Amino acid sequence: MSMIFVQLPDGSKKELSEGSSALDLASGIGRRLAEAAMGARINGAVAGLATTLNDGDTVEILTFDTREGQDVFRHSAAHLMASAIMKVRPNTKLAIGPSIEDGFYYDIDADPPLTEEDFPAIEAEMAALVKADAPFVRREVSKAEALNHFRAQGDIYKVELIEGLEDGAITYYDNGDFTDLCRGPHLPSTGRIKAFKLLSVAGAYWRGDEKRPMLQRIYGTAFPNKKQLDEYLALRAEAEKRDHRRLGRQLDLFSFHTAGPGFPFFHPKGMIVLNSLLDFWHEEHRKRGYGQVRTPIILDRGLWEQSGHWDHYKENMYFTQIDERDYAVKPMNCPGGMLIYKTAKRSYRDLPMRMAELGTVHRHEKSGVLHGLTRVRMFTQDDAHIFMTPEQIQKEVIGVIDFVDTVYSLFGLEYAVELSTRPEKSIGSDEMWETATSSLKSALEAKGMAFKINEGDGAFYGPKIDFHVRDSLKRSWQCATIQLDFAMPEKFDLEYTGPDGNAHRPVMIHRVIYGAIERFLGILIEHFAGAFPTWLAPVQAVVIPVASAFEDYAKEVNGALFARGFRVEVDDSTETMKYKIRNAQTQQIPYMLVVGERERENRTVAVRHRRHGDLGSLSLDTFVERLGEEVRTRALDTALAVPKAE
RNA sequence: GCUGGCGUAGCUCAGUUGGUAGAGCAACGGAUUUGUAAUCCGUGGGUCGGGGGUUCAACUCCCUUCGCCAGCUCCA
Repeated sequence: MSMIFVQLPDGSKKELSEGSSALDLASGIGRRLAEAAMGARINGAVAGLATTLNDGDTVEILTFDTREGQDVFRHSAAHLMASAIMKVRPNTKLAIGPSIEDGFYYDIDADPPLTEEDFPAIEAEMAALVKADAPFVRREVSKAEALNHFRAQGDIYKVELIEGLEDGAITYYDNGDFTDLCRGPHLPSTGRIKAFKLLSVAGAYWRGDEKRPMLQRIYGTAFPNKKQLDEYLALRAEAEKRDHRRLGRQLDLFSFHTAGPGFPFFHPKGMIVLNSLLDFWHEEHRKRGYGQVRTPIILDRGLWEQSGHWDHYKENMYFTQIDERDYAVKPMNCPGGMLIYKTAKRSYRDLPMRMAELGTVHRHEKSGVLHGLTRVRMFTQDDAHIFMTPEQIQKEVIGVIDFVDTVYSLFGLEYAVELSTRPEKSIGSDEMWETATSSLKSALEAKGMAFKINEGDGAFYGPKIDFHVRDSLKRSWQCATIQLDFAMPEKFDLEYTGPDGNAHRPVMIHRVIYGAIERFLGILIEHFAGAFPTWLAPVQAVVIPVASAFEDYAKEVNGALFARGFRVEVDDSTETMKYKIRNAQTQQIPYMLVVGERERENRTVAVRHRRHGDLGSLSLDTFVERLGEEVRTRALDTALAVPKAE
């Protein structure tokens, strides 16, 4: 008597009747069962089965609603694509083809290289394979057999992969006449991949190693039905529209010029946003007991040798020579902070000593990595160095974590946390690293914060906690970082006098909250799709007279708002009111104040909000008061009453 | 830096097999004086990223260089 269980997505198990082959389960029973158990139709595929099952096995039914289910689905789609590529280009060598968030890719070595022009042919072949509905069949092979097979095909990549595998643990998945080395699991058959699209092709190093050959990576995505695929594609198109590089031009915030690749130029409107961010930053630092310092951009070579940057960071630094003396342009602010610390004899009573610095740094990034404001060669870090006793570490780290959370919450930004440990190129002893790493870890645990460990990704002088925020195209960017450093105080021989009257070595934290203000601005532009909260908006309100006869009153309204410190403009161009409104909308100006006969009579303004539309008339005084409230509280939405949508 | 792609007016883009460039928006001028997302008419604007080559002739082909885009490697 066979006993096979199906584990449903809700965690419960259901026994299946005898005689169901795994394939049957997968292709038919699985979905039906799952639907019955959940009391609803599953909008998607059932995935993830092995082809041979033993008594007592549990079969997990994955739906497309789960990440695991999507992985199986997309991974099967990757096989489907590889199969189609082999039909279109029989002499292609295959490397690996995993699923990724929202899709999949396959790394291939095609000669001549595939281009997007080949996509239609490949997609047509894929469609034919979907129609054929060939099952994915798992089978185990010996290492020798696998090696022979792929050597015969001349696929050096698969051969290398197999060489790294243990004999006895090698499985193939057959699908029609296509066979691929794979751990699985897969969909029962190709017929389920109803909707797919190849998206792009780009280069990728074999095994992620820049010293190895570059392969072609074909990106694609797949969904259980066309509707979901179309929705996804529409979302992508929408995301592209909020690309900060595009909005930066449209909103006249910043520009780039060939005269300085990677060096951003901020326009007046961009500076308003930036300065508003910094006003907030200053307030918060004052509250949290930080002092502020400023240190030079270029400093003597000897200092960089002492700090270790000369040995560990030289390839990213700019240099200059003045009066036959070597200088480096600072890529980080810490050495300057060290020198300030050393200007006096410090006591334990002075600690923790928190010194913030809006430090402009230059880093010679490789040309291919530049990306709008999010990856530049000159940027300003909202840096701070906290000097403290070892006993103060936890409290200070927690303080910074809270700080980051407060700031990000204000913008409604979600973030992911990572703990990065000791890299290969590093300074300091094993114990230092051990203590520093566990201090950061325990602070995160004390905060009950979920985090991922990123082995070997720390700074050369210490481990760090990184906060990652995503851009509109789901690319993740590191913003805030908290780095614990025992090494730099050692190198600079920092000391403080303890209660015992003896000299002790302080520990330091390097931290940024926004990260780089340029990058943070880039992310905010995308996060808000250009519609900054009023406190950040370059223009907070525009007064629009319905006709030139009302320009006087419009100017009066403008003057009243200006006097209260608001950023306001009058649109007195000879265009129509509709045109001016449209203009203000495209510029994402929060408030449009329409004034005509009625408003002039009653000393009111007709308020239109960029998102909520017409909010009706308000007395000028009331509007000023509410706007003030909205700006003062740095609110995300309007402080005015918004009629409820039906 | 690597692989691939792309550089045409301020912006978004057309430009057929090589025969010295067009549109919409923007700008400017004029008319219009308008009640919640584009009023109408007109004008100016480009050594087609730079340099070199092939050709009677190059925006179109080739080389080179710079920049941009996607991804990889690297990073705030």
